[in-house]
Amino acid sequence: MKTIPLSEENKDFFEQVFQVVRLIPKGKVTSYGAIAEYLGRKGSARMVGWAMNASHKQKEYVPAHRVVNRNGLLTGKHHFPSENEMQLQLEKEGIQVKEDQIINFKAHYWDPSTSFKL
DNA sequence: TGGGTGACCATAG
DNA sequence: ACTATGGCCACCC
Repeated sequence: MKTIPLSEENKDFFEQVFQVVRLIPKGKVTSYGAIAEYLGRKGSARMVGWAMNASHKQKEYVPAHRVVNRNGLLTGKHHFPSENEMQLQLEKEGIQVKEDQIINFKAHYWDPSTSFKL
């Protein structure tokens, strides 16, 4: 059980979101809601989505493709540079996607709160 | 200052 | 099974 230090670096919500997203293991995915809840902002899943909107211009790489909605649907695909970028990235990591839906979502789901704690 | 808008989610009927 | 609704709150007019 690792810990994320609450330092100057991740004092704002956005930074915290990016931190968590970077912790998602390769080949795993999580949901907006799970991240929100993990950061103590249950119900603010939309903010996580908003944060992801800004993720591409972060200095450090943010694997935004590993964040999907609670049904395993690739709702954020339209915000990627190209249409199937998200799906491509996921498939590269061994996750199969069909019609914007992750196959066997449950098996690939990773909940931050089961592995990390603030 | 205030209202509209989300890469969302849980609940109710 | 499906739609409607309310909560959430940073951001941008």
